Amino acid sequence: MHENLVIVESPAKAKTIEKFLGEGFVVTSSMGHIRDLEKKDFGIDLEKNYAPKYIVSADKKKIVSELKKLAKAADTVWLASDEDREGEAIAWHLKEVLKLKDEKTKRIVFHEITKEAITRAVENPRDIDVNLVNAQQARRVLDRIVGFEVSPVLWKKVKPSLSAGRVQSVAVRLIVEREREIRNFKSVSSFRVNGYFLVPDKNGNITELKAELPKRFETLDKAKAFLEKCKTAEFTVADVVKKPGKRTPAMPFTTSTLQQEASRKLGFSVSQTMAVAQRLYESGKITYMRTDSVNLSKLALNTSKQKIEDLHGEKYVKIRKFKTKAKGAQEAHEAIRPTYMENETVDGSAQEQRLYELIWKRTIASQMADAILERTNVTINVSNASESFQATGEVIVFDGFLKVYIESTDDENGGNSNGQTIIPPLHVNDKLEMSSVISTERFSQRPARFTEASLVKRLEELGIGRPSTYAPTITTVQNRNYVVKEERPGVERKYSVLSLQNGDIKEEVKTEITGAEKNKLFPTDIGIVVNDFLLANFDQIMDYNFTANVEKEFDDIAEGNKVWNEMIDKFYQPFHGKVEHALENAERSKGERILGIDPKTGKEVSVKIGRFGPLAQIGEASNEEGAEKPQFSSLRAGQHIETITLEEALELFRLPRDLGEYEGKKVTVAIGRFGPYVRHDNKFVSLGKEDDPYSVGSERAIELIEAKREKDRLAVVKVFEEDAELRILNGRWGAYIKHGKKNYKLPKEVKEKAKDLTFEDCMKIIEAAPEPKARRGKKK
DNA sequence: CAGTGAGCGAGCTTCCGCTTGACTT
Repeated sequence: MHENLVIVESPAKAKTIEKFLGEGFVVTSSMGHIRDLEKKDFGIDLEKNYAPKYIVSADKKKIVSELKKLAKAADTVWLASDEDREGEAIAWHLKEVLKLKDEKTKRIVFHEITKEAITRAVENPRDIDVNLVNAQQARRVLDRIVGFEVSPVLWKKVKPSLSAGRVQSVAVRLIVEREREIRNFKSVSSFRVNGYFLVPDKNGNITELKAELPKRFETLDKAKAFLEKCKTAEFTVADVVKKPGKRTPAMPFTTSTLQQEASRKLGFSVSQTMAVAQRLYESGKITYMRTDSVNLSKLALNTSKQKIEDLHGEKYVKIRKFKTKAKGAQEAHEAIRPTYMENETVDGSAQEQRLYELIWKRTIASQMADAILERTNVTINVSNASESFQATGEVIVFDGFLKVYIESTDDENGGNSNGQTIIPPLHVNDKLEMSSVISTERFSQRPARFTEASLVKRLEELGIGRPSTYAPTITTVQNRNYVVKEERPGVERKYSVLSLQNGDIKEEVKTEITGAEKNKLFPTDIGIVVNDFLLANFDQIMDYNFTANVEKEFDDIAEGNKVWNEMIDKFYQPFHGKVEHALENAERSKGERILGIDPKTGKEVSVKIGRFGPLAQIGEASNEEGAEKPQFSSLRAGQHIETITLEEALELFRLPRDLGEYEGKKVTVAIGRFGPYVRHDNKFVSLGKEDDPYSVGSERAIELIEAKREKDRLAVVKVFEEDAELRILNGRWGAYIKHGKKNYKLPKEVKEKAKDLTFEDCMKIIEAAPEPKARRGKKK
């Protein structure tokens, strides 16, 4: 018996709110949406003005029936889902599915979970905003139309099981285009010049002052000419300018900024960050982690102020209100912050502690004073040259928020140095003693590849995707194999260094590694082919502004200035025409590239996507009787359709190499998934590190075959007369059973005594073995 | 694990946004 039932979206929230509301209120959760468009069909009735066909999803049946029971027993049902488009729709679906009567239903909203905010919400109920619900329906229907009409085009024209969508396809486009920018980037080198001068500091000790020439020389000769001048030059301080500066703390965390900082500072993947944050949220340590709001509750501001005063004193406090810049932010929640600002640390796993600490510091810092700096610029003239050196120093006069938190950047040169550079006391007209002048060749930087987190950042800037979908989107494009997160080695690059010291100019050539990547996103061949196909046929949905444009229309619907199915119709008519057009006219897209002519056969060499991935091919398939079939070879790891050269492709066809016969059976060498191997009598032997598959001889091959045989012989622990397929072998982790092609683990107790196992024992173990794990993604 | 690349056809794949578990290793 309860008078009031409150339904929120998340169970953790329900628990907290129940405490605030007290007697007479039961608080429960819907676990997000309870209904969605029918999935096995299109789910939209095109004949009936795009009427959505909603069904309660299988995993929500139980929740819905429980909610029905609770709603029946209550006098008033309070629909307290989030205050945004999706939340409004959840409230509406609940009202429909639970068949709630108007007079017993109230809609309330709050964006902070504090007693005050909730009491105020209960005192100010309203009705469901039908316009906002319709805006959500338009969003939902549009996404279904795009996804379920374009994906099947890909199945027909590119490869089965592929997918396209308003969000994921644009995410892939960003990666593909960045990769092409990088590929087309021409690095230009120039010569940077640093001068080092000996100067007494304020205690009279000699220190080295580093200064840089703002101008860079285009060539080695020009740099050398400048150094020549420096040999005899006099160096004079021409100007000393001191300027005050300040730094301001970053805004509190949203989902996207949390993902970026956790990636840079803790090395977390985007989904890892969300999983850890979820645990902190569920245990009541932080506020909700899927948010685009930078707002902090009054309570949070007050407790932060108290904490800063306790730790660092009053002058470190500066209460600030932040405004969201992100496009299309819906601000249904607070920023991500600790629930209790007084807790600097929490219990939990190491990851939870580190993420919590990051959140705590960022939140506290956002309410702290600016850092006050003093920047010093010194200009040093060169008597016989028009160029002058600049030395810059930065001293922190008051640290302010820097005491607790420094935001990191994506800058690859690892900027973000907070080290102070102190300039010794200098005066205009001071003569400086030069200790050295060094000119280093530097190269212009290509654009940076995306990390998971920097891709999220870009998507957010474009207003594409929502806090709840950033991590799943990043996972989807990788699961579809459009994008891979990889490590790739860099290449060596030579650069020149000129140094003037003790009146001598030395010239050196040094090498550095450049372009090495770790945990960066690369497009795959299939990702590139799909992207180009979609751009050619569906430019509208691939437009970076498509989401922003439709969002404007959704806003119009939400304000009651547009009718949702009319908006959808305007989109659908031309869009569906493009789908039909593509189905009829677009050629099958295999990303084929012709590399040139094979000098041996005179036939064309090409690369394309085949049934099993990218391949190289010599000659063309022909329907003519008795025509020669083309030769095929899979591309190797690290080779790509867009970048492979004719020479590299031809190299692939040098394998498998025939090495003649051994014991009446053919010996061949090839490269497989696990590297180069020798094949003989259907057995495979890996080549050693020192062996080259292109030149290895038959003698060495036979040696390897024999060595493998010997090893296999030693590995056999026991064979059985009853079944030739059954053997006990010794593997990397000790004895195990091999039956046909399957392997079975031995229980620990018998591992040592595997020799004593009988045929019956083995069969028992095989029968008792658990079924191999089901493949992911298939349900029941 | 170590290949495959014909062609046909049945039956399947697919979106974005709200939410948590229920599963292994």
